[in-house]
Amino acid sequence: MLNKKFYERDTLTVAEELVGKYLIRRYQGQYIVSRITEVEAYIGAIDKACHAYDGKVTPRTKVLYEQGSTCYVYLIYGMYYCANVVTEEKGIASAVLLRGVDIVEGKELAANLRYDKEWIDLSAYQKKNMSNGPGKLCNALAITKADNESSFCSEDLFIVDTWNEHGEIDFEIEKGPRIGIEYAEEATDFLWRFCLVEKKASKTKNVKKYK
DNA sequence: CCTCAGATGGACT
DNA sequence: GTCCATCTGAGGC
Repeated sequence: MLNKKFYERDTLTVAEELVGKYLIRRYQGQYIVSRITEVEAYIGAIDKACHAYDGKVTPRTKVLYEQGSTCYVYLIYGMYYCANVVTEEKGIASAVLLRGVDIVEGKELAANLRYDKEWIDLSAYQKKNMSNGPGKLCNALAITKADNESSFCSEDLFIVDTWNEHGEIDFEIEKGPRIGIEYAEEATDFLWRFCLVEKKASKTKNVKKYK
């Protein structure tokens, strides 16, 4: 699993490198394996969108100052949780928000957690929208406030480089502005959102044009 | 495909 | 009292 050293680095580097890695959750003895597809970086020192901007310390934000690999979970809009991996060394407020994953293994359990239904019964729409959002992935992986201040280097929640069942996957990383932070003035335009984009197989292969 | 209203509660001023 | 690092279902096209 990725260790503390991985997370105790520059936040933008950690954010970008997390894309394509595998987030693993153990829940009641079963595993849910997911591939990270979308993240955003938040850096307190220079980022008005960060909950701990400019050294702000409150009961909620104090976890952002913890050592890299610490888990920061908060409630948003009164209904959903958002999960972050704290980065940099203790004392520096910064984190990476997990915005999207693809469930690779443990789909039955994830479907139950998210929809209270069997995977087999889900519509295509529900399968597609299983965990492609920060609130959605927390539901699908059973991440709650109880995980706040825990660690991403634990047996119940951790991230690995590769997953055996998956071969090498060709992808690119797309950078863009972060979502839902219109209030953050100049930070609104920072390109701190990183998305996994599958590389398309060569299109020309089977496409022939006849005159 | 799209847009939009409404749900809902904790953190902070 | 105000503001959210969101999601869903309904209705339009």
